Amino acid sequence: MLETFETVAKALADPTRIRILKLLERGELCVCQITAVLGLAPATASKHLAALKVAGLLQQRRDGKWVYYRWAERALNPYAQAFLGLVGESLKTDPTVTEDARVLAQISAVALSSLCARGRDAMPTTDTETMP
Amino acid sequence: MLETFETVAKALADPTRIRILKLLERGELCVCQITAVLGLAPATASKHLAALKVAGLLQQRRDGKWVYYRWAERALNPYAQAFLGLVGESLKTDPTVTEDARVLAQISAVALSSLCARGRDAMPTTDTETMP
DNA sequence: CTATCATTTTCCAAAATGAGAAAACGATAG
DNA sequence: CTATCGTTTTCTCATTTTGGAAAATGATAG
Repeated sequence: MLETFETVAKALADPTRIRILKLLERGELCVCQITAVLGLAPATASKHLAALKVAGLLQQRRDGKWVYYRWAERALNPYAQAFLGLVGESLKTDPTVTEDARVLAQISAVALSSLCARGRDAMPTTDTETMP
Repeated sequence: MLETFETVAKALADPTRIRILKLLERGELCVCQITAVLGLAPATASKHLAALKVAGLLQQRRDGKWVYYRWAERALNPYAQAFLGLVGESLKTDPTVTEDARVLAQISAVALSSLCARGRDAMPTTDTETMP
């Protein structure tokens, strides 16, 4: 129990992981989006996500080549939900967090097909594939 | 803000500090009592207590030679109260935490005058000073 | 099956953290 | 003032954590 509690607290004890949690507050994102927003090496992002998952704060979903992470719904870890609630209520006006949200909005809108390809629902636009 | 949040999370991200918080749940204790219950070197306990204080989770009170710590009442850190609430609701049946409470009860009752001398109200017993 | 792409794992160096001995500090008692 | 006692600060060492390059893995496209 103590160890379980400690694992969640440790998962929160890092600015990058806190930013990831806030980034995922509104819904799931794929790893490459998170990597792009935070400006991290893929390996780094992946490890932070793994830590959050092990702590029971996030869950994973695979869709083809892409892996999506989102807040854990039913916690394997009994403390995770409480901590997530706390994260949700905190840092609403934090400069870094709001800036991350802004960058995410840009990335989600503009670079959908060039970043991770296929955006959330592969909007069937006229240009199917741009290839010079 | 992010940094402030991180400081509190980091303070919780250590089993010894979690045990200290649970130990102080029912009221203040002096450093030597905490040291005795946890079996730590004084320097180690002192540093953990300092970390919890800096994070806004604990406050300090000096009484003569002794220093007492207790849960922070009005938080300098806006996140501290929420985290303390979470700690209060957690680990109620954790083996380590309950064992710590048991040891504390023993120490508080038996070794009052030999541990930190003068227990909570210096019960005016007949033996004022034992000196061979 | 092979090539390719997103993600994860492995490996390594740099930085942060935790523990205790010894010295420094603060306060009381004589 | 001096001695003593509880606590805090150095200082040092071992361990853990973090971040990224490179290699390994998983999955799709051809």
